Amino acid sequence: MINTTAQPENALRRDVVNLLAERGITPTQQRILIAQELLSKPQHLSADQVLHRVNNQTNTVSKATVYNTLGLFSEKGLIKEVIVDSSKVFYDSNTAPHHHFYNVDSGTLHDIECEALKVESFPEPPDALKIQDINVIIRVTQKT
Amino acid sequence: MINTTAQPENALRRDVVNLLAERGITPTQQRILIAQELLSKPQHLSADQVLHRVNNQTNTVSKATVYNTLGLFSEKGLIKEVIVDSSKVFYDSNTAPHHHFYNVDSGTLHDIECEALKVESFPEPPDALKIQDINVIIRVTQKT
DNA sequence: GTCAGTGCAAACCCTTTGCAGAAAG
DNA sequence: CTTTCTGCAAAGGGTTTGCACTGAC
Repeated sequence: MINTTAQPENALRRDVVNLLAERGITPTQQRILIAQELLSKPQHLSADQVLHRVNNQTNTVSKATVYNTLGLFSEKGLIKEVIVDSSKVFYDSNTAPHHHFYNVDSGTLHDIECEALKVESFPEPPDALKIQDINVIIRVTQKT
Repeated sequence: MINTTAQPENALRRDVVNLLAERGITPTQQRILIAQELLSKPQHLSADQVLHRVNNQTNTVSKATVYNTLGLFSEKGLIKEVIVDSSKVFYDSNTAPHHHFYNVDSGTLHDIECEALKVESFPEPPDALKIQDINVIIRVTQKT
């Protein structure tokens, strides 16, 4: 994620370009637009939301490019896929280990900081497998 | 889930019919077949797997009916949806609270008993929402 | 006989892919 | 200039839907 505190637009763009370069990602116009939109603050967006936000500005980015770019960013560790809903993937600009509240009514995610929730102990993975990721999702609803 | 320990085929069927009736589900032939397949032991099956297993026997159940039935069972609390993969839903015959190892290479799930893993503490849900479910998924891969 | 459940095929939605044209270095 | 990226439109895979037929009670 990028520090955007009181930074002018062009500084943000420069930061994004550097960030992409650091990860070996060619900073094309479309990728820069998507990165600016998604990485400017902690948030959880679906591919479709990214598509619409990016295309609200003048420039236009195709659906395929949004999907390709999100896949690339996530592969390069710039963002994280969050799987909580069977019908779509969310992309999280916060790549630090943390967990989520998922509001099943509104379809929105809220971070739970890593320190706020501790997974106390867990068994060894079967068959000598390696742990890739530990993920806690607390599904919440409107109180009835 | 059903206790199937050394029970003859027809006893299993009777149990399934009772189980469905208890939850107010009309025990049709297709639903009984699906319930027998899925509830006979702790397991995690996708809709497609259920479809194929059920249709390996003589009787035939359509894809739509499998989806409708799994949705109904899950709504009635007979099974639980497990969302770990963005491309399909798994249905779990174990409805007791528990967690999962998800092998991302093979696409298979393994239960983690509730007592084996403790979520120590967590913050209050935002906006006075009610907790529906706490879900821990540990993604594992082949050791490189 | 009535109402709920089923089968089929088509629709749907999100995501991926193939390929020709455009942009990056 | 060469290679990589983009856009478009079409394909893909899982899931849902509409509607006539069948089965449950």
